Amino acid sequence: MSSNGFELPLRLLLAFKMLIDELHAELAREGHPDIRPMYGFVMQAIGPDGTTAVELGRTLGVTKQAAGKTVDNLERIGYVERTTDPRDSRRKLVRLTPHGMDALDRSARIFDTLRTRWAAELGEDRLNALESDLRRMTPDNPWRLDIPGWFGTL
Amino acid sequence: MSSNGFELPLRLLLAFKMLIDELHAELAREGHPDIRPMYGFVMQAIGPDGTTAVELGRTLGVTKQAAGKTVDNLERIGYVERTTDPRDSRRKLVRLTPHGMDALDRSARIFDTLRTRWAAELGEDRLNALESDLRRMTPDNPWRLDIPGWFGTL
DNA sequence: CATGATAGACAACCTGGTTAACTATATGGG
DNA sequence: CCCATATAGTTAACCAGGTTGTCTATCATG
Repeated sequence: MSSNGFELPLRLLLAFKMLIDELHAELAREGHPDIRPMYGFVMQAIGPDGTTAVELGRTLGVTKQAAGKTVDNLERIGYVERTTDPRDSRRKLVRLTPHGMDALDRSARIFDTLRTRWAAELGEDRLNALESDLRRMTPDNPWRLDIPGWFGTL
Repeated sequence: MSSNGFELPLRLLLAFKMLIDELHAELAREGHPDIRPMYGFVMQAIGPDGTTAVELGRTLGVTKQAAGKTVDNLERIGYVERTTDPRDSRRKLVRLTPHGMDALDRSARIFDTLRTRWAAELGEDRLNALESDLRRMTPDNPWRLDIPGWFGTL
């Protein structure tokens, strides 16, 4: 039956893509039509306290230049702002704007809703098992393992 | 516990990334160091009978230009070759070279091995359940639903 | 046979990544 | 105190893969 090893990665990717697509469709409906898939990850990585381009690059596993460019784009569309650090004038703090905060909050809520939909379809037990299995097969700290770096170079 | 909806997409992506990374590490070891993640999908989509750039684009859900560029790259590193169709001199048949065939064969074998490793870790039953659940949540024909198109624009 | 559809190529641009080189600011040791 | 080194950020040039738009060549058909 499902002994074809090619199916597993494909289904994992498809499932991810579906969730992301649904997220963005809903975000667009809720007033965030310009959000791109990367941005959610980046804003999550910036966090409520802000960060700097270099630090952000380290967190995401990309170069500071790449992080800087992404911050440029986020700044251009009003999701983050840069302020100079008074205690170290080399640094520039990158922080989410209220608009960015709003997008992040909505993303979290939408993801919860999507998970609920999956639970309704598969049953809470099966979904818990699925998450548990994936957790077992993937690294512990999902965050800082160059996800976006990998996105791009795909 | 895991009621955080953000974890599901992240784990799906991480799991996919891990499989792909392991695939490429092994492919590199077996004489295919230049393969990029996209190429596997593209070669799979080309198939043993070959195709054309336009058709490939349709299959993958990207423009014919994008498909053409990717074929250029695959041609440059010797995985595919272009021959003109004698029956329609507008068309150029894209076919896998023996080198490309070899890469595709090895990919299939490696994916099977990786799946076996997952089965050893999770148990065959749990893995079957996982695949079944993913199958249930994703489109039927996984193939022609703009996977790569989505890759790039991420 | 002229017209419209199709295959492919080319150019310009976008995003997200890379290296490399540069400036400006901190910081710590002689 | 000052100089050397490390760090933050910017800019530039490039790559891969995607997009639109335009153009040519060929096919197929009324």
